[in-house]
Amino acid sequence: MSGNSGSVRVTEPEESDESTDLDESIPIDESTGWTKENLQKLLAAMKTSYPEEYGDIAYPTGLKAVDWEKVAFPPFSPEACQNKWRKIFHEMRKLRTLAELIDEAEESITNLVLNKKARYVDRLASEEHKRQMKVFRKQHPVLVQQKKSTPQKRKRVSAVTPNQGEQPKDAAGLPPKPPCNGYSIFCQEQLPTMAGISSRTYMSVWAERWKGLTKREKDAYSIQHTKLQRKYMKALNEYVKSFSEEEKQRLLNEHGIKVAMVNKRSPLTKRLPGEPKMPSRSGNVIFCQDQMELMREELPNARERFRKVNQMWKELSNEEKFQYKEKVNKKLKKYSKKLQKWLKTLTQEDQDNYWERNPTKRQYLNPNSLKRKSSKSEIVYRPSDSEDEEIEVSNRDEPKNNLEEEEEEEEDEDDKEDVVMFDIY
DNA sequence: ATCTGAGTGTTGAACGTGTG
DNA sequence: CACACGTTCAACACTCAGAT
Repeated sequence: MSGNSGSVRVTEPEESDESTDLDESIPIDESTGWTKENLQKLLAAMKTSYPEEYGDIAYPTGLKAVDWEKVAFPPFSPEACQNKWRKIFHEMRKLRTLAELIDEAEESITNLVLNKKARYVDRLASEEHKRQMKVFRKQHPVLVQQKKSTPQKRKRVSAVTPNQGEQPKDAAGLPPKPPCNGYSIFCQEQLPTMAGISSRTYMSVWAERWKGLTKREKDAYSIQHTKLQRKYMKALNEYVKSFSEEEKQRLLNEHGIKVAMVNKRSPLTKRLPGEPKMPSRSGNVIFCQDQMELMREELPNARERFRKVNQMWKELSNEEKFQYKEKVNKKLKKYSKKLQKWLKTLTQEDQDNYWERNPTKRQYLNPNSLKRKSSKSEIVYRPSDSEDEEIEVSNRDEPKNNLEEEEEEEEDEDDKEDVVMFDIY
C-alpha cells in the first residue's frame, strides 16, 4: 500500500526538511531561473516581508500586507515573485490531503488562530476572532485603513434586478450589471411570500422550496436567466465595439467586468436549454467514455483512469480506431436528426438568432456535407464500403459488438430525455 | 468541442455586523 | 446613516489529465 504511487499527492514518508518539501511538491523550473535555491530565497524573503502582526491574520489579508518590493531580488521583479508565489500556492492547495486539512482544523481550534476556516469548525472561535480583531484594529489603525483604502472590487454599474425589464444605462453608457442566475431569480420571486418567516431563515426556506421544484420548473428559471444573459452580452458587446482594444480593457477593468469567464464559453455560443449536445468528431472521445466506465473499479481516481485510457487509445490498431470512427459517424447522424427536431420547436426569430450565433452548425443539417469534411481526416484503414455508403447506411443492419449495443441504449435514453425537454417549450 | 469527475472560484440575492 | 464586507445558499464556469 505504502509503495503504491497511485495517489496523486506526493507524500512525505518521514520527517522532512524544507528542501524536501520544495523538491516534491513545488514545481522547480530551472529554465526561468526558479531554481531550488531561488525558491528558498523567495520563501525566506516573504517571511520577513510583512508586518509581524499579520502572522496571525487570515491568508488573504496577510497576503495583501506582503511588500513585494522588499521580497524581490535579482533577477526577479516584484511581479515575478508575486506570480511565482501564486503558482506555488496553487500547487500546494491541490496537494493537501484530507489528513492535513483535519490536522490544520485541529490546530485552528487548539491555537485559536485567526483563521477564517476555523469559524466553520467551531463557531465559538468566531467570537474570539472578533475580540482579537477589535484589539488588532485599535493597535494598528493605519494597517486597517490601508486595507480599506485599496478598493479592488468592482463598483457595481447598477443595482437593479433583472426582473425589472428594460434598465436604464448608467452615465458611462454601460449596460446594467449581468443578470442573476436562475436560482437567484427564484429567490427574488419568493420574497413577497416570506411574511411571518424570520429573515434569518430566508435562505434555508428558499433552498427547501427550490429542492421541491420539478426539473421543468427549474429549467424555466434557467431559460429566463439565459435570455437575460444573452440580452446583457449583446448590449455589452454593442457598447464596447466602438472602443479600441486598449480602451475596452481599461473600461472593463475600471468597472470590474470580468469577461474572461464569460468569454470562453460565452452565453452567445453556449448551448440553449433543450438543444442537443453536439458529439465530438473524434473516436477517442467515445473510446474514453466507454473505458472510463469499464475501468471505474480498477482505477477509481478519475484523472489516473483518464490518463490510462488515453494511453490505451494510443496503443489501439488503426482497425480498432476505425470502429470508433464509425461510431462517430453514427452519432453525427443522430445529432443531425435531433438538431432538426429541436429547431422545429423554435420560433423563426429564435432560429435566425441561432444560425447567426452558430453558423458552423449548419453543416449538421446535411449529412452529406458532414461526410465530406470528415473524410479529409479519415484514418488510413478503410473497409471495402464506399464513403457514400458509410453515411447513407442508416437503415442497414450492421454487426454490433457489446459497446455498440450499450451506446444504442444510451442514445435511446437521450432521445427520451430530449422529448421531455421539448415539452417545456 | 467532447469524454470524466473532483476541486475551486464566481455569481446572484438579502440580511447582519462593524466602522467612520 | 452610508458603506464595506461577511454569511448563506445553489448554480454554473472553469481547470486538470490526453486525444482528435
